[in-house]
Amino acid sequence: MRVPANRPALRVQPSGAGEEELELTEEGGVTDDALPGAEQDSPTPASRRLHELIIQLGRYRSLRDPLHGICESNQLTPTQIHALMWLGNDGPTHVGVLAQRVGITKKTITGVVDRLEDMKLVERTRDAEDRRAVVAQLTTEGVKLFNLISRSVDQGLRRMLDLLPADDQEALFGLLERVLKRLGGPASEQAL
Amino acid sequence: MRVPANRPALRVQPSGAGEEELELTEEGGVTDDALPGAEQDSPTPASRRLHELIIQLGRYRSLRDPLHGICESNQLTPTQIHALMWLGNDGPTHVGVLAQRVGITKKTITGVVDRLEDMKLVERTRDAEDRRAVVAQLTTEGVKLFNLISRSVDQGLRRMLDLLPADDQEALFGLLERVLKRLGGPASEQAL
DNA sequence: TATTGTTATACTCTATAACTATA
DNA sequence: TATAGTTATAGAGTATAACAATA
Repeated sequence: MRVPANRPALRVQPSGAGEEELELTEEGGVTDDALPGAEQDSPTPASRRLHELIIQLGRYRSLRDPLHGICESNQLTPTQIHALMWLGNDGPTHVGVLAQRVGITKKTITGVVDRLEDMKLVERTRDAEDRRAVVAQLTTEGVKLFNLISRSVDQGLRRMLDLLPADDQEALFGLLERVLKRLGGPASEQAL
Repeated sequence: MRVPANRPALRVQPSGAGEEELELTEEGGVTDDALPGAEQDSPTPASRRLHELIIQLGRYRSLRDPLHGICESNQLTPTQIHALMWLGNDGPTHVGVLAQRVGITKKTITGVVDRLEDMKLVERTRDAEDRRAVVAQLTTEGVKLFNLISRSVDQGLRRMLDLLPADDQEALFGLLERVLKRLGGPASEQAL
């Protein structure tokens, strides 16, 4: 599937205004042999449609690059930016919690915070209440950088929003707010 | 800003049903000293609103973890999954193009493809028309794995869609389609 | 000369396992 | 004993710079 064998994808341009099909996983009966348990349910029309849209959007680097540019222009890795963002948004945070926010293990966060500390962007202190725990927080310089990054992110979002008419923007906000409400609601036992 | 100094963020639970403010970058006049050029424009109400919503959503790992789980259950790194997805969707691809899709440099893609080739998931061949170029494509085993991953992604999307009523789903699709149309349209010179 | 990939080097990210300190 | 972080180790990702082959 999707391996025409004689038509290598050579251009980087989103395949937009040219050929328009995009089969994705259909006719994908190939691996329908006894899967190991948990994934025998197949895609719904809606999930497949969203999947296709996301792939299409992924072809436009202009939608993903902003973050990349922020990393480069500040000489920081994505993980470091990620950690700084959470520290800026949440204030002083246990490093273990920070690890979960960033999506890495406790062992890994140690090295990340080490390097941010070397750069004088973050400070470590002991939590007085639980002396096992270490609290990380932004330094003054770290806060400055956080504000700079925040503004860059905001500009990237602005460029995206500019692609939508005002009523679509409102629709998007309402939609995201309803998702948030659902997540915070009854089903929140499964969330983290 | 956002560094209360006496209220470390200790819990990982989304701050949802508790305190609800979330100032973000406001009062952030701190770094308003002569920025180096390109970023003196400040956030619009809409971009700030989207920014806040995204941060809120980011607190729910249940929305981000699916990918993580896919990586672990297949013993692959995020970059490797990413490369496999594009190869599955686009078919045989110049490794340079693949690098751009994944968002890494040509030097880096070499190592990534090396490891995928070691795992027998990808094959390299020379492009007959341009003998400088190397074409990467999935092996039979690679295609199988691609289908498996695709299905996992689909399930993650399905769980997200389940948080939205049907009319919101339709609204989302329409909205994304309009973004795509805009990107493919007149403004596409800036896109990639 | 310009372009496509690769090689070599160095640093960061990441997970696993073993360890220390505190609860 | 259980929990919060760190240390040590090893493999993968990443960029930079130098290089090879082709156009």
